[in-house]
Amino acid sequence: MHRYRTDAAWLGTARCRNCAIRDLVLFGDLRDPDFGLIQLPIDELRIEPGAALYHVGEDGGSLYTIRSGLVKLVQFLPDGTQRIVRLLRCGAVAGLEVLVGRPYEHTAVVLQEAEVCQLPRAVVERLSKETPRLHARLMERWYQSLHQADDWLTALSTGSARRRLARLFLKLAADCPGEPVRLSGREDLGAMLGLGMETASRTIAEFKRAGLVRETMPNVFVCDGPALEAVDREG
Amino acid sequence: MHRYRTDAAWLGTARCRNCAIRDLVLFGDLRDPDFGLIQLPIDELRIEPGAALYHVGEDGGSLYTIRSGLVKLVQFLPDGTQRIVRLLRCGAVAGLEVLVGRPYEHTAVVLQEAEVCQLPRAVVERLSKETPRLHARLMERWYQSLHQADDWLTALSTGSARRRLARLFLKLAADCPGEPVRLSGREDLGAMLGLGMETASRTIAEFKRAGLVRETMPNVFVCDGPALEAVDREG
DNA sequence: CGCTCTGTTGAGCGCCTTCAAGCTTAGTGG
DNA sequence: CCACTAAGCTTGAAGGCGCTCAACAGAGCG
Repeated sequence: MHRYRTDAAWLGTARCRNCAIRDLVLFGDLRDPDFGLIQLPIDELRIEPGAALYHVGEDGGSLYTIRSGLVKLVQFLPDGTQRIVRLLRCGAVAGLEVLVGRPYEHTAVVLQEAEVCQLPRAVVERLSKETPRLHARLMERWYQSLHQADDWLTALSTGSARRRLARLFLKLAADCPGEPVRLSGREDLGAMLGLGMETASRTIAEFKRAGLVRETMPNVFVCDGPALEAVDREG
Repeated sequence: MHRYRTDAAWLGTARCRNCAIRDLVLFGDLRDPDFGLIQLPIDELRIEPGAALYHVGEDGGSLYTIRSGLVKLVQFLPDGTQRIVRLLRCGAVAGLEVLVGRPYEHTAVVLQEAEVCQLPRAVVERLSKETPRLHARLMERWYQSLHQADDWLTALSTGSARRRLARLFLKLAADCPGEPVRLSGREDLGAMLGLGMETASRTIAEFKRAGLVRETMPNVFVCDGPALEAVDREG
């Protein structure tokens, strides 16, 4: 059973009123009086790749807003293998399940250095009771998670290795238009696509030979979008 | 592209105050004054197997509470093949996405004769604004959907055909303890497990030969729970 | 230099897919 | 009542794809 480190650097107490990405985050619709209801400090943390926000099964004290970086949500199978069920980027929320009194459903592991806001459960619950403005945002977050989960199943767990990989590249490229796609190792790649890591490696090698992607640095890829879409459509 | 019928029999206007499964449904926590806020009729429908509650991409006017029966949520791949992403039973809600202004994400098809309450979007939104009691229930429903989606991925889309099928039987058996498990054809079975229908058929045949399940009637199975759990654990 | 960790590549095998034929059952019309 | 049909299920055979085991290369680090 994997065990991830859980260290984090404290960046300060978040000042939500002046949040730089306020239109993206959970508290984006709050008005001035609402902020008075926040009576616990909201910590802002910087977390290194490899560290975990939380572990599956722990009793959830907080949810987390991802301000930057990349986080994977992992589930473990009885035999110890792991499956990545979702990726979280800027604006996403991890640990929504604590709002319905459940322990964490996944282990949340940082893949690319991340800044997160740690929102104590009590704060969100209090706000949720007092101001309806938060509800719409919360539902939006539930929806996004659910949508991504369904999408993950049909797009990344269906069809041949070639197609799954092509679809993954297209998805990641769409998330950060104009930027190269950054992955985090062949092992994780396999865990996302439901493939062995050797198969993931081989398929990437094949894509590189075919010119569908170029690995400019280790785990950094420039993609040929149209060509990848063709792979998704091929016989 | 599959096309499902969408006929339904009108059973009457739901009387939520006296709902027989009130502790299960979305409106379970409402108090007497809340019901005054429901100003549109809530239809109660009976729907035959094969008919659809709604189709993917349609603009959602309503969500649906399943009162009885079984409903599958289906997504279609570009090549026309379909993937079942979730099953809904008594107490579950279909079409939550309309609450965040999205068109339906799936096609919802009845597998076993179902009774459903059709909740106009406006009703739920109105109630959601006025009474916080609905919020907890709504979040609970979002959570259940998300939990099932994640579970579906790790349990039913990972590992060999034998293990997937064993896990499916265990899941369905857990949903209706004491009752035999009812499936709805080998084609759907494949679509749930991410397998071809021939493989689904073969694997079921193998299970029957091994005594893991007994098909007492077409598509009705009595399961040997412990033996199926052993399959899930085997090398 | 040796160690570890990650990624690559090879070889063999087993499972699943695909194509195809035959079977059962139910429905239809003679 | 029985042919005929159609749909769903089963089963066979062949082939390919991905898994597994394994060896090896390169990078980073002590």
